[in-house]
Amino acid sequence: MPKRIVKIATWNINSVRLRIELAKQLLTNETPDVLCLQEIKCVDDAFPLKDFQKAGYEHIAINGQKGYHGVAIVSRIPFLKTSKKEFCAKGDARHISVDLDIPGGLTVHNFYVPAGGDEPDPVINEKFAHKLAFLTEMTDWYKGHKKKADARMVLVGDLNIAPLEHDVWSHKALLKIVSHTPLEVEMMNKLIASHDWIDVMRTFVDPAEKLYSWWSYRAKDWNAADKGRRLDHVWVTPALADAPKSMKVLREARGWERASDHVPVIVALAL
DNA sequence: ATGGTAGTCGCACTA
Repeated sequence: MPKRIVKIATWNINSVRLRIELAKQLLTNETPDVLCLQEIKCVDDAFPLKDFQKAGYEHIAINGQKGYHGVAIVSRIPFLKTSKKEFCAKGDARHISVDLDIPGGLTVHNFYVPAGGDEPDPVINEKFAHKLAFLTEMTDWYKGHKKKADARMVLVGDLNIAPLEHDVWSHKALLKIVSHTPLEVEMMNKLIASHDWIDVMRTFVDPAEKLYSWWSYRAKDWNAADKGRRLDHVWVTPALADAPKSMKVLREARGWERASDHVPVIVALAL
């Protein structure tokens, strides 16, 4: 059977209402089939549905929240099923998933993992404790998923952890900075092991090369300083090990007018 | 350099 290319993009948009024109531009330029958004920062009813529908993305799943967080999946491919899971019983909107209506099926999980505050100590920093608890719950959840060898799943999103030495501008300088602490990295590795996830971005870019998807708003010149981190991820299950055909980190998007601090990551899968 | 900037429920919180 001939394979079909399904292009999936993930982007922490940092307010979908403020950056709807940038999102439309992204869809026009990159033509993903599926766009996973994080930090939409609005309730479901305030999501700019019509803009996406007019752009040809008629299938939309939203897990919104007033003011903070919120995730959504907009797609040209219909959904067989959509679901969302609440983590840590906090009422936060940080996960949504869809089953795409394609031969063989594909489940797409879209996550926005808590950032974790500044202090990397769960005893004195409740936000860091929340982040760790969230990761534990994610890991336990995927352990609970039956490990079927033919399970076709993609996990994308802003996971707020840069696990590898060259996922940050300075490994040494960031060892005690939340997003790159050994504890978080260890927990992310356990999460990866929970379902034998494959880090798609790093199958295309050698781990010895720098690779970032986020640059702080606080830098004077983000491009010149280039103090980035790879906080955004695309993972696939082993059944899809041979599916990824290309991967692109849209660094130029960080230079757009009124840019998000994250840039889109786009992967093409042959399914 | 413990600041800096950005977005939202803006006079405070999240990132």
